[in-house]
Amino acid sequence: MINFKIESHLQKAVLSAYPDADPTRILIRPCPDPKFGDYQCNSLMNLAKGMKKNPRDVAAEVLKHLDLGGLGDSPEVAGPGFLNFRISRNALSHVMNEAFKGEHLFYRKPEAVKSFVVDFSSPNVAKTMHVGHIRSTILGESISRTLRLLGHSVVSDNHIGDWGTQFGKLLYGWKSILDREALERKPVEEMERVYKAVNQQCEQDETVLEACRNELVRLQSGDTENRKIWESMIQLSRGEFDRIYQRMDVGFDVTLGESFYNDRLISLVNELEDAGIAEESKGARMVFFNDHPELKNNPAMVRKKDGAANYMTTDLATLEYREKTWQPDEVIYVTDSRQQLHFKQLFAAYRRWKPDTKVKLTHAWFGSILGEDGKPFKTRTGKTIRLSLLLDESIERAREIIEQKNSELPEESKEDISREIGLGAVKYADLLQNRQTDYTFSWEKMLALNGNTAPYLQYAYTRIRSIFRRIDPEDWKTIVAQGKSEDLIILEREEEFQLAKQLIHFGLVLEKVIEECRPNHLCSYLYELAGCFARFYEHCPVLKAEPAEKRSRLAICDLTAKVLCQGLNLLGINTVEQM
RNA sequence: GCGCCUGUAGCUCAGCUGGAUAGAGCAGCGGAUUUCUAAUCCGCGGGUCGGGGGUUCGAGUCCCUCCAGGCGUACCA
Repeated sequence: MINFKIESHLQKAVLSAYPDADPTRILIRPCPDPKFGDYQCNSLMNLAKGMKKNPRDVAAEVLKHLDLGGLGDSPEVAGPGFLNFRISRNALSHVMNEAFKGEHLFYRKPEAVKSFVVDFSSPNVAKTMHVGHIRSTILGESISRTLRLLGHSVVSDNHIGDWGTQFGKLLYGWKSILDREALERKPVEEMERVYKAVNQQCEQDETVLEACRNELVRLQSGDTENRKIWESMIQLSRGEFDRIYQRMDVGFDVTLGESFYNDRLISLVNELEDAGIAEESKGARMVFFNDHPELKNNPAMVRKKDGAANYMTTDLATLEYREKTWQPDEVIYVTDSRQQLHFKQLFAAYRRWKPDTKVKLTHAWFGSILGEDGKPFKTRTGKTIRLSLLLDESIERAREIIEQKNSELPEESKEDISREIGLGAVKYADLLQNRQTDYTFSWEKMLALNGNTAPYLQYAYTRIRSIFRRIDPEDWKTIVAQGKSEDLIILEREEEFQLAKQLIHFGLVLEKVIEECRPNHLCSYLYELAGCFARFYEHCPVLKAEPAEKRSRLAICDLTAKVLCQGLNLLGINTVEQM
């Protein structure tokens, strides 16, 4: 909060000193070492370089025009031209008091509210969800939640794989080797078994492959029986997806699968051809990007030589539909890194097709999931870890620790707590990593319950709640009411000061998360916040403090709990009262 | 062949427009509990940021080159 204000004062000062300067390039950031101050500005050195002036002179000139309005003393010029700001404790406690009055929770609403479509998770019908779906699902959910909190509007869309050549094999298997009882019990597992079995048959027997193709053609041409089977495959799969989403607390505004766009595909290809965007090549219809250095050798196919459309066509139709229906400012796709080329092609083709579009297209890609041997998971033949079993295992491990640490809790609480701890651990382990690095899957890491993990953050929260259980709720009500009109928070100890400084950075971090679609920044922030709180907790007794100090510390605890809870919520992680 | 990505402590990873002495967790070792939950806190050791060159006040970060690995590269999605 204070940083935003300082930044804006500084930008004003730069503009009055140098009217031609670009103020958006004048930024401040927290100092890496507190001995320099609280915030630093490095931008004046770049500004000076552009003007071929001495950076320290430029800094001095800017300082002449700078008015911080009581946020801190005039900054020092250090080294080659850093500006070091030291904020006043008054300014800091003022922001804390504002927050305690309920005016904000250390973040600001954006100047312009935008609308987004976020495309994530996208599992395939007739396949179980496995660890490979974690990243897209959790990242997408977290990005959506963060956008919404900042006031943007979001349509989350689960673009499920409910159409394609795999249905030929599935239909063939459904009719020949389906085990009805197994289907009843575990529908998706049974469909997956059927698919694998048919796949094997196809490898050995050409006639089976041919029969599968026939089933596919019949489905595509609207055959009633195949259509009905296909529909039940979707229904059964979606039932199972929904159970997992419910468990993981993930939700979608719409679930429009690939098949939803079938009716648009043929006309779309014709349109592209008429516009001279797509052309015939080797029997297929292609979009060439001759003036595009990177895509020059990578044309996009919008129609196969057999006349069928493919996923490029569907994605174009999908994007068109999204723009027409929701008029988003930005569409964010959360998929794995291997689809980078596909999305570059898609975006380039779409822009050629719709030259007037203003929509921003973002591919928020993430690294592959690797096995413990460092090799990627194989979707067809290799073993995968089912998502539902991973969640079970994590909850089970959390349960064991609860039995060990806090066995006197009532049974029902134990169940709730182990669920939230277990799920939180899995989610956090994933979100903590920069999405762009490959993911080395390990049980140990995924399910770790100490160190930089969700349980650590949840634990910090329960310590705060434990303090509040020990005070009279009526007293607390009085303090809250008093806090509306009076400034109750006084920052005296170094630990209080550090904790407050961390709290006010919440908004800075949320904006960074949005800008880069990277919730790992939020994870790091919350871990540091919990660390600051732990130090505060060790050194600043709350309940035994003098009345004024006690009120202040209770208020600090309350704000910390709120930020922890809100931050964890953005990661899709719930807090618990005890653990 | 071309393109994209990765290479940072024993292991797993952070490192924000290029910024000040490269940071966490785990593992190891040593401390702290008559105290609001020790699922905690404090301390110690541990690095040629893959190699080399360049740009500049300043490079883990940008450019070039080499090495190693991964992924993609027209009829799977």
